[in-house]
Amino acid sequence: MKALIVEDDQFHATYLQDALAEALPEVTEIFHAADGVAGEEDARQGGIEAIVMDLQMDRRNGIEAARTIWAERPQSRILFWSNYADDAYLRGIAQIVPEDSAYGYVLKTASRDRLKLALRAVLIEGQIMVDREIHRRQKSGASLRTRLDDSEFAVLVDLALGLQDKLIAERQGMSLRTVQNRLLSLYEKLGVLSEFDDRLTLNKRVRALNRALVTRTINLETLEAAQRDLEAWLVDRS
Amino acid sequence: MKALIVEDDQFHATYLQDALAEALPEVTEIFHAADGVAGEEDARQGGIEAIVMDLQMDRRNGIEAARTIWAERPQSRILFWSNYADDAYLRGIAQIVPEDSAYGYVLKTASRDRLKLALRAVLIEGQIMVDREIHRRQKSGASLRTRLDDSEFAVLVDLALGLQDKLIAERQGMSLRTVQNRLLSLYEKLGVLSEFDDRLTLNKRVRALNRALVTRTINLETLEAAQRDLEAWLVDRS
DNA sequence: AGAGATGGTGCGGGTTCCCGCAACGGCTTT
DNA sequence: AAAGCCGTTGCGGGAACCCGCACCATCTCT
Repeated sequence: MKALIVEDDQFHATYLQDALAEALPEVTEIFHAADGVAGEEDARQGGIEAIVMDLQMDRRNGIEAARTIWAERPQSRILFWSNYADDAYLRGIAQIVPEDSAYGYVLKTASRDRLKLALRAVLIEGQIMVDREIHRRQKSGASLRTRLDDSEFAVLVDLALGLQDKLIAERQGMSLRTVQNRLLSLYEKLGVLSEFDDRLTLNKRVRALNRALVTRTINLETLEAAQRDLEAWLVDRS
Repeated sequence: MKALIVEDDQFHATYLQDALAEALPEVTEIFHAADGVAGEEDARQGGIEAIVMDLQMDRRNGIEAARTIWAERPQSRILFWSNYADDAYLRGIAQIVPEDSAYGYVLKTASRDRLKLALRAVLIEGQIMVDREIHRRQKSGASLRTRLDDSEFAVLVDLALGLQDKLIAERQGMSLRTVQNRLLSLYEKLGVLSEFDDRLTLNKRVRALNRALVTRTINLETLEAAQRDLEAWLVDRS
């Protein structure tokens, strides 16, 4: 069995390689790619089904690399391994994971044992495994009421790109007023007003983006990916 | 001589510790703190003047920790060691470094030799040393025309917080119209229009924040720090 | 079947934003 | 000293935004 590690930090890569060798004796060969592009290449060439993928990388981030890999071979098993428990990553992954594919999400701060467990569960057993730390953040009490649903999130992303209401309406297939209703609830859920409110009024759009970033609802990768989406959409529309 | 390492990633910390021991035989004792708060504490207690500081940390980031450390003992020598060459970090550091203090900025991707060189130059010789990679980004041709000056940057940060023109004017001691002029040049320099322009019009404020993030002119730490500044300012104003 | 809840839509108006135009002071250049 | 350049400021108006109010369709509960 062949495994692939996609990780741009040398220290983390060697640590991971060790853990992988320990946990999975059935692995005969370990490849290593230092960025997303190289990772896609290796996965394509090597006929690899077991992958451990870092999320933050320079040339192409883990989510995008995973998307193309899964597009080519949906049966690939991918364990994501990241420093952050950003909600943005969870959403990104949820959007691209194919039906019935095995994947997992482990934090780099997890213990070696937990990492090894996840490696076995996902890469060998084909299970789905998400670090409890992350799952907790996603569903926990307070955020249940304030968690964005999918259409709100889509509007948020468009807002973050700087699109105006009319454009968002067109992209999302909503009326102008509906977009504005979504924005209303976004402002509500992101806490755009609650902090200051009485003391000062602010620009809600910018504040919404600010809050979404600070609360890790979206991140830089989200923005960059959305930008590319937008450009493709613009070409289509013409 | 005592040295302090402030770094939350265990692998990087041990690597750094080794390099430090090799490069600086005059160091008799190496302390290690895993976040900014602990780092401040250690620096205060230990009477330490030589510090290597990571920038991205959970509890308190490197720039804020450095600010309080320098506030207490301006003669401290601090080498910043970071994954990123964000302009935002450079600005943050430039704002807090005391007159005549020694500091340096090295990327984690730098070779071990370059790291050791920087350790000696900054911590022992008291020089100022900035990784060429970073310096290049800061001054290089294209960005020279588009680099923000200090007042533009200040307005950008206020914009990013979601403040309205009037508030920014008050905070910056400008007239409303002047703030708007700054915004004009911000839009220009950040390339708010240049990309699409003809094809679609966008919300310039949000787009400005988006561009500033994508170009690494500001980052999450900037936003969080600015938020605290704003809160303090609001209390003062009353 | 009727009542209520939920979510989408149109209308209208108050506010903020964006920015062209013009005037004014301080600076350098000749 | 005159001319010219640059940053700051006020004015005004068109566009976008925010959002209360009202209406309608669908869905659910009794």
